[in-house]
Amino acid sequence: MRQMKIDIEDEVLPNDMSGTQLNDENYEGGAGIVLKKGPWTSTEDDILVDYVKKHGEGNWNAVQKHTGLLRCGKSCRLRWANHLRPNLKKGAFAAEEERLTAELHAKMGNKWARMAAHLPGRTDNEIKNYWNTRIKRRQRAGLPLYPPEVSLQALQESQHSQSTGGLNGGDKMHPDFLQKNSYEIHDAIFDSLKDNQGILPYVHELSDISVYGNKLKGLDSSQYCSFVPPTSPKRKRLKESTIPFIDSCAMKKKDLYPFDQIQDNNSDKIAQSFGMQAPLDPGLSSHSSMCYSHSLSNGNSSTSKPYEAMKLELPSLQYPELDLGSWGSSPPPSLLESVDDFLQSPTAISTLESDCSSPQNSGLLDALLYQAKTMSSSKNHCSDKSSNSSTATPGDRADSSILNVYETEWEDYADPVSPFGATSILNECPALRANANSLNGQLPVQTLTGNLPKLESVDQVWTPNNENLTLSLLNITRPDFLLASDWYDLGSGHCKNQTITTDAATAFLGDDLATDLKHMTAGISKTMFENPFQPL
DNA sequence: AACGCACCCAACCGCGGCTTT
DNA sequence: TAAAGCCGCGGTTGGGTGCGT
Repeated sequence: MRQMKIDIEDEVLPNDMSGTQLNDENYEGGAGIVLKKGPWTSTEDDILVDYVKKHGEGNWNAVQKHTGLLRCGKSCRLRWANHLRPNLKKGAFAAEEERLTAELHAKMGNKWARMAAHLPGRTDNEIKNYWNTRIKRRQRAGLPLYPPEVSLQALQESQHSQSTGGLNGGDKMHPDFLQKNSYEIHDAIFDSLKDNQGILPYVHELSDISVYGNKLKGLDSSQYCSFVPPTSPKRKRLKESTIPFIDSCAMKKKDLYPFDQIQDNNSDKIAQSFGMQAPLDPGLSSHSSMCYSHSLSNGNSSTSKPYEAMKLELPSLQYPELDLGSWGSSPPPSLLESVDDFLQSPTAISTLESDCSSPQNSGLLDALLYQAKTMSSSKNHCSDKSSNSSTATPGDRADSSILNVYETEWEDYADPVSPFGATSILNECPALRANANSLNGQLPVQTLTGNLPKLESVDQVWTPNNENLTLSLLNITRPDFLLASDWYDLGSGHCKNQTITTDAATAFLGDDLATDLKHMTAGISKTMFENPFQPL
């Protein structure tokens, strides 16, 4: 009540009034002054500006002491930085600022302060607010999070990093290169993944696997740097990477349904992370998150109902700006749904459940370990899901979902306006176009109607003679890309980073489990990449 | 006009890192 | 070396506003 009274009175003390001179009503207990919260008044602003003019920025806690301003130092700093600081831009973001923001976010992730350094006159808070609203807006509109040019740039840089990564073996890279080179897209991806740990527990701390692997093996820095966060050389905010959603044992109240909070922003980002730049269906990523919410919160497999519910929540009038991502009339299933299906498999469920009670909730490696352990004890699941999709029955959920992925992706490629549509990419990137000649004229545009592409075309595409670039073009747009592509050499058919995973895993898990892990990841990769259009 | 809803954004909160004592 | 204080960052919240019904 006293706080409210202060707010209402909106009294600001004279500049020279020290805290000890305040009326007793402004004290809380013996020593603590009741500091004001809420909106700043112009008088308070004047006092703060005056103080900063005299004393400069910093030492914010002294503001209250010197001016009697009933604001904590934090609040003063925030007010100054976000509103009172000179040369601040106000108003809507210009087109160039929007573009730059998207580009920076693609590179940095949610590093608002760093982004603000590249946007003169804009504050981190402003950028953050802008981005969050932008995410929601674009998600509602069914637009990709990043503009096509940013997506393309990310793709090209990723391609470049993949193609050159192996050539830098052992070379020490300049820190600037670690910060600014093309590998940053990986960081963005992994930032997003970390952001989405609640959605995909299995990708949790993916970067750490690489880091561990490199530390253990002394691998070349190119591999290492591809996963090094560009912002902080050391681990920051451990909680972000050590509290996956599944850690329900340590759940806070609001974590009971973590996806409710993150579905808007992060599900789209996870799709972005997987290369799904263009949306499949407005709100579909949210649907995916909802699926996770259902499947992971109660352990039941229920994908259809949330999907329907979400569709109902998003009437067609919410698709106003389909200038970039016009999609087929029948929305294909989400990639995440496929993953969801996989996670909802008995194996995955048991994994999740066991993970919940496990003291090891440290990330993908653990998840894979549990997965491997479970799979090793139930080979049927393993073979069904990872290496034997050709024998799957139509009723097999996992395989049908994988098939859905293929359909989805071909629609993606066939979509002339999709940022990752084959046409747009090939038109904009001559190198890719040259490598994708075998694709020309064979794009299964038929899939826009929801049908499968012709298998003979697919066979041609996926012959062993195809270049990695073409395959990479495809695999980067795959949901499993992050889970598998970096471990699987598409040209040779081997796990190119097998030594990383195997050795790192061996070091951590022991030979048996590491072998299971290797087989599992290889199996998934092999199936995905060698039989991408395997008929059911 | 009233109501509900969604959006926007300023401000707060909690945490971790750095510096000082 | 440890503790305390300060600062900055990122996530979240809540109030104001506009729009549609």
